[in-house]
Amino acid sequence: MDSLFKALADPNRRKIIQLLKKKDMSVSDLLQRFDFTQASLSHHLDILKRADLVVTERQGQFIIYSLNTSVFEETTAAFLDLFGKK
Amino acid sequence: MDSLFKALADPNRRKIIQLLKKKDMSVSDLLQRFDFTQASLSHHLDILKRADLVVTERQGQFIIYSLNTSVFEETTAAFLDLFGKK
DNA sequence: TTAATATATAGACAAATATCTATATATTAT
DNA sequence: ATAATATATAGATATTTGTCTATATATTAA
Repeated sequence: MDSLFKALADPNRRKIIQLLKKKDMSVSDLLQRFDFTQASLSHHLDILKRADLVVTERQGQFIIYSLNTSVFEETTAAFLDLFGKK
Repeated sequence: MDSLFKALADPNRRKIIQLLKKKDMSVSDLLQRFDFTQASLSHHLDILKRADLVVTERQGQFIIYSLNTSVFEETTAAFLDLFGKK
């Protein structure tokens, strides 16, 4: 749970989530939307992955990142636990 | 928006939110539930306040912290923007 | 097999963060 | 007015974090 909230704490990682919401993307696709280096992007993706927010699938030379939809309920639950009624 | 997610990134601050969900509490009330110093608690409360997650009201010598319910819709909106449909 | 491309990892470093002790300020009690 | 209590602020420090450069690994192309 801690890794989830920490993952969301960085604006660049939230932007990655927003982008992946629109469509699955490779690292190099994502990289074009950011100003930092490929190594930094890789680091952010690693944090999102450890938080179980994204999953990866290799397609040839590319690695495609997509949102882990199954964790969305969990995340929503964590959020509602914090902010929900009662 | 950034201050909101950063505020939620720390487990102690999330615990403060959980406690305030049950009832409004003074700083010294809250302090009993934590291991760190009063200065550290004050710092966490300041971050929650800057994120507009809590509000304060003086009652004599005490300062009572409570959740800023009006920001809950905003927070939920931010969250759904990140995780919601479409 | 060698070169090129895609991604990850290692190590360094500066900035941000969480914590502490000490002190200041505000309120209440004597 | 003085002492006691509640909370905030200042300054120091260690840890964490975001970024970088350089390099390693994996895949495809020639």
